[in-house]
Amino acid sequence: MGRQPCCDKVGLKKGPWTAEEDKKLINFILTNGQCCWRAVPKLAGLLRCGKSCRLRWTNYLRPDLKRGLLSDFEEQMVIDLHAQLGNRWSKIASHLPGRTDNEIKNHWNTHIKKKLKKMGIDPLTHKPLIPAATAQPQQQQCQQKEEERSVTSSTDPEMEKTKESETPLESSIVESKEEDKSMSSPLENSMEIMNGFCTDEVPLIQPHEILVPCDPTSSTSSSSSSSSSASSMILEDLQFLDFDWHCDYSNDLGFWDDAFTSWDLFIEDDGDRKLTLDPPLPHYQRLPVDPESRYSEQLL
DNA sequence: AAAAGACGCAACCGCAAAAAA
DNA sequence: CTTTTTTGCGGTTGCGTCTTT
Repeated sequence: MGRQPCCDKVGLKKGPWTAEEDKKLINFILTNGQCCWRAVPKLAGLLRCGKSCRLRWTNYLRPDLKRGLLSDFEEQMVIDLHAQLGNRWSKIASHLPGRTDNEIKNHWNTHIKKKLKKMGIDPLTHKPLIPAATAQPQQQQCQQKEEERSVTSSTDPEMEKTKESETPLESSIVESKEEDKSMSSPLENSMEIMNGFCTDEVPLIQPHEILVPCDPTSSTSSSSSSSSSASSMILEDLQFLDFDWHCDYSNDLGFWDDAFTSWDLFIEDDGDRKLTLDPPLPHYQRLPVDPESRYSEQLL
């Protein structure tokens, strides 16, 4: 017996979200918090399945999201974490405040992969690419398959498993399940990657030892570039002033505890418990957050 | 200036794990 | 313990935008 669909798909809307839908979803969650996603569309008056609502919220509407390109620091962290965790995008994302697994996955596939290849690093193993002339036939095949895969985007799950188990990352991936407390510094690792060493050869250092200069403007500088997307345009119209602010929100909305620390970066409380946004939500531009400190916090 | 191709990103799909009954 | 439901994840797709020819 097969699994039942997450919802009755008949009559449900698909595709890009409209401003109206976004509004309804935000309004609902701000009022009621994140409850059973299956029930959300019904209660919020949306013709979407719960899954779609959850995705929309977590990947786009969540207030604590950073928008815009990943900063160099974040990118380096992604590379590092990927070396340790593999394609565990959600795990990787959990170390990057305000970033979603989807965003990181996209960034990996569109930017970082190419970048690493250009640098002569295999994005899969994080080891130097073997020059074609000296490579063993089998290795050549592997490499070729990987290239084909990146072009066609088709994946054989079995092959993927086999391939993954061949990588030197396996041990570190297993270890990562124990949790990331013992994880070595991303910066340290990235330096090693640059030098052509695998990350599991890297000596561990403590999170508090991380000292990286970061440019606070870099993470937000290009956020306007995404404004051309339909979704961003949609959000231009959002009137957050419509949302009445409940005085006891902190008790009602459990999720709010986490989110609020970020919301307060771009939401002003003008005393009337109304939300004001500066700048308005569309591009989610936030005051710069020091990624370094938050990263360290998370590791601790 | 127009067409073709490449690129980037939001959203979808299916599977698996976790939780609930 | 088994079955059902819900949630989360990773891979993939579709389409709008940008770049190149």
